[in-house]
Order: sequence, then structure tokens, then C-alpha cells
Amino acid sequence: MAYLSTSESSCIIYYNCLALLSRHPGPDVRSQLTLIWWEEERYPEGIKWKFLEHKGPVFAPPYEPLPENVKFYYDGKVMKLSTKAEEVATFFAKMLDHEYTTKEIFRKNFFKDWRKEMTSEEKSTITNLSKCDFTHMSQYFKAQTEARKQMSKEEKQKIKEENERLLKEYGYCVMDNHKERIANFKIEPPGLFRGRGNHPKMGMLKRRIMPEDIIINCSKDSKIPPPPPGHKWKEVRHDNKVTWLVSWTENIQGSIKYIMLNPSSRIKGEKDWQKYETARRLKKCVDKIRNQYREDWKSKEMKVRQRAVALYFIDKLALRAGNEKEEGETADTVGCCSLRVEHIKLHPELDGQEYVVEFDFLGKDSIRYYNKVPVEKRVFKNLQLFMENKQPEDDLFDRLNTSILNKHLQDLMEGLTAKVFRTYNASITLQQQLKELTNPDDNIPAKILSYNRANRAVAILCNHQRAPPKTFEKSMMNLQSKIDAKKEQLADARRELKSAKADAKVRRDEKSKKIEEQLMKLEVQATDREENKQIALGTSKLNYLDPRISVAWCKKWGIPIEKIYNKTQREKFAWAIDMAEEDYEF
DNA sequence: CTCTGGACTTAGAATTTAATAT
DNA sequence: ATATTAAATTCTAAGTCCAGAG
Repeated sequence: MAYLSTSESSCIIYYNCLALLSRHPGPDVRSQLTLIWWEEERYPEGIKWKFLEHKGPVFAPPYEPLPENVKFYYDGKVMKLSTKAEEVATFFAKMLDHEYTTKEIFRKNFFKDWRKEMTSEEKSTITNLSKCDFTHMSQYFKAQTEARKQMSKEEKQKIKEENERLLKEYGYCVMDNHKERIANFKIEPPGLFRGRGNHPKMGMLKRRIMPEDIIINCSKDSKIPPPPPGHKWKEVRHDNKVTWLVSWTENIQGSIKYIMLNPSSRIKGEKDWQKYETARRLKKCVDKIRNQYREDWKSKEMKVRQRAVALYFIDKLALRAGNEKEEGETADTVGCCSLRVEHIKLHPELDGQEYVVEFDFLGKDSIRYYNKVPVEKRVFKNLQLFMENKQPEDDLFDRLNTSILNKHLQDLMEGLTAKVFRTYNASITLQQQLKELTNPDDNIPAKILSYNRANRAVAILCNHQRAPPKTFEKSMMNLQSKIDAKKEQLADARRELKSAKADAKVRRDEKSKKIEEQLMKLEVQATDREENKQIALGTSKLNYLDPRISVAWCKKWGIPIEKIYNKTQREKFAWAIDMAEEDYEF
């Protein structure tokens, strides 16, 4: 096992204390600590747990056929569908309002898979999707949704209690000495596959998962979850080199899906903390690595030059590694190593800047990356070289892939991979921005605005975008009218203050101060919201920013941690909230 | 070296719940 | 009390990275 730094050790102590306290809530903590330390320390490489017990997954509720009065029409005539065909039809009917159902690929894939579920009579009748009328079914589901909203308090309460019962029974497991929350204990229900972007498989039928598809993973000496009556598990295994509890193979891509633990769990928390420790190790050697790749821009070897330019992009622009993808299986998206010639434009001069590279490509989730970046002359010249005699659809880095790149990175630092640069650059940016933007004299709302701006700088770096909320314009207008009303109120209060008698002045003054503060708060809120229109802060907050930076910042400026992290986030980052002091440096 | 399967993290949209306005 | 809006939570797709076989 690798040498542990002080902070690494304290993290382990932290988790052991948790285990200890949950087992023996008593005063004799110290004497047992050593014991547990040893118990957990001696896990050999790759062993994730010694004991794992859970109740298995919760399956999707069975299909409930439509009431008789809900009709499906084919070519203008009522048609009663078989249960299987009807179920698949309802999937389409439920999506009728969505743009998806107008897309040619979606319709083609859906129709092909739907026909597989039909009886031979249905198959011979239903030959054209355009002649299918799902509107009545769609209306029925809308009415159902509406009815659900209108349910009485008691009915809603009943549903809530049922969900709580399910969570209590299936939502937790025991891993070693901890009772842990499971992340996704419910099996994904059947439905129509919706890929992101221009996905060739959109509309395909995602089949219902049965117990016979399920692999259970738990320890031998645990109570093995029984399959539902009349069913069998595909397999029960006892593999303590993995962290998952349940797995099955999904039918769209043929990939494996898992049930794993919640981010609040020890096993996820430790991994998360390790990730940030790796990024901090990069901090110590990043200068050396940067000098190295700059040298490599001059290399005689094409492969080395490409590697060095790609690494420069990954470092400077926080691009993803960019694995190769199987053509036709997924949407056409790229990362750094898979960039094609058509994704960049070279401008020797643009808007008064020299050597500008214009990036335009679809990245993960088909989110567009568009950026005009001035680069160093050597990089520019190299790119020209890489593009020589190539077609637009050719790979920019034809001598490079993620495996070559990561192998190189591994040589530069143990545990270094392309994604570590994203984590490192995100976290260091937050830390720098917080230092730069926090004004000690600001009140709490203004300081939080600064925090959000620092967070936003990271989200922009990582290209975390969102579709502007549908009601964005309206909500901005509402906020503006609130501000106007508050301004009026303030003007009134000030007038009253002026005309007030001496004995009432103090009270009036306090009143206008209070209104002033409320106004300021609203204005800050408006600024924050406007700046956040197309930016998604959540992803960086949850996955890229070392939470200890935020915890330290809160401690330093007396900001309650609840203002930065909600309940779920506080659970996920419990380790950091307990560990980090105000002087923590990433 | 390439190819594939497997395990895990990261991602934005959709849905649900809570807070606030009416 | 009800309707509207915002925040929190859920959902599951889409990446990264690694190991092992050939």
C-alpha cells in the first residue's frame, strides 16, 4: 500500500470513528480506535469490503392495462391492442408532446421495436406509424397527471409513507461496519430510449428487467436476498473486489448497469477524497509537466508533438480525454484525443490577436464547445502541421489516443490521468477566484455572490452548460418588479425619516436600513440569476471542486455551510466538513 | 499493439417537493 | 387555501480508465 500523508490518515481515522460510534456509542472510543484502524487498514489491494448484506433491487411496477374506454385508433378506426403492444404504445403516447416523437430516427426505431411486441394480426394491420393515433391515450395520461396533483392530503400522505417504507426496507445495506444508503435501488422501468443529441438509437425499446436478468453481489455470510416469488436470480456472486450490489445488462448498448452506494457512503467518500488528493499531488508537479510538454512541442517525433499539444489543450482548456467511440452506436461527440480536423479553425490573426484557434465541436452529452483561444506560436505551427493533407473528417491527432496519453501521464506522476487535470484546474481556479473575489467588508449575501461567481468561473472553464429554464425571462421580470417595489418602499421610508420627529428618528432610520438590506439582497439575487442563465453550477460543485476549499472559505468568513451546500451535498461532503479548517490550502 | 468488457465517475434533463406569492 | 416558482432530488445516459485476451 502507498505511503499515507497526514490528511490521508486523518480521513481514515474519520471513517473509522464513524464506524466505531455506530457500533459502540459509548465513552470507550479511544481504546477501540486502534483496533478498528487495524481492521480496516489491513485490507489487501483491491479488496473493497469484507461483509456486504442487502435486500436486492426494487423492480418496476408491473404494467397496468388501460381502462376499456381509452382507445387507440389506426387509420381512423378503433383498434384494441394486445397487452404487450399496448404497453409499448403507452410509452410513445406519454412522449407525444416531446420533440423526440417528431424525429425520423426516433419514429423509425420505435416502430421497428414496437412491431416486435405485436401479435401477428397487429403486425399485419399496423404498417404505418403515421396512421397511428395515440392522442386519446395521451389525453388520458395527462388527466392522470392532473388527478395526481389534485389528490387529497391524505392520499398524498399515503403514497409518501409507502415510498418511505420502500426506502427503509430496500434503500440501505450493511457494508462492513456501516449501514449505508444505496443510490439507485430501484430498477429502471421499461420505456423508450432517449439518447442525448443526435443519437442513432433514440426511440428503441428499453425492455423490462426481470429477476432472471439480475446478478446479486453480496458476501457469503450475509443473508442473501430472495428473488420475487416464482422467479430466480441470474446469478448470486460474492465478489469483494467490486463495490456494486446488483447488476444487469441493458439491451440498447449491451452495457452493464449497476446498483451502487450513495455518495454519502464511506466507500464513495474515500474515493472522492482520494481523487482530490491526486489532484493536489498534481499541483506539486504541474510546473514541471508544463515545461516538459512545452519542450515536447519541438520534438522530432510526430507522436510526441501531438501528445504535447493535446496535453496542452487538456491542461489549458480543461478538455476531456476523448476516447474513441464506435461509429453508429452513439451520438457523434468528441473529446481532446478524438478531435477531428473539422472541429478547429486556425486564424493567424483574429480581432487583433495572433494565433487564434477556434474550437467548435460537440462534447459529452452533445453539449457544444465553442471557444476562440489565442495559443502560443509553436502550438499554432504544430496544428498546421497536424492538419496538412488531411480531410475535415480525419483525426487531428492521428498518432494519439487516450491510452497512449495516459500511459505517458502515468510516467510523469503516479495515478495521473487526463481527467486529473480537469479536477486540478477546477479546484485551483475556485481557490484563486475566491481569494480574488471575496471582499471582507461585504455582507453575507454579497459574499455568497462572490462564491457563486468563483463557482461560475469553474463551470465556464469546464463548459458546464444548461438549457436556459423555460420560464427564465418571466422569472427575471418578476424579480425586477420586486426590486422596483422595494425601491419604492425605500423611498417612502426615507421620506418618513426626514419628516419624523427627533424622538422617532432612530426607529425610522432602522426601518430604512432594513429595507435597504432587503433591496440589496434582491439585487444580488437578480445579478446572480442573470449571470447563471446558461451555466450549470451543480456539476462542478459535486464533482470537481475540492469541498475542503469551500468549507475553509465558509469558516474563514463566517458563512454558514448551509448557504453553500444543501442537505444532500453536506452528506456527500461530510468528510470535508469535519476535516477542513479555515487555513486549508488545496 | 488492438479490442472488448467491466467498473466506476460525471452529466444535464425531468420530476418532485418545498417555499413563496396570491 | 391555492397557485406559482424555485430548489432539491431523482434518473439514467455518457463519459473515463483499466485489465486481460489475443
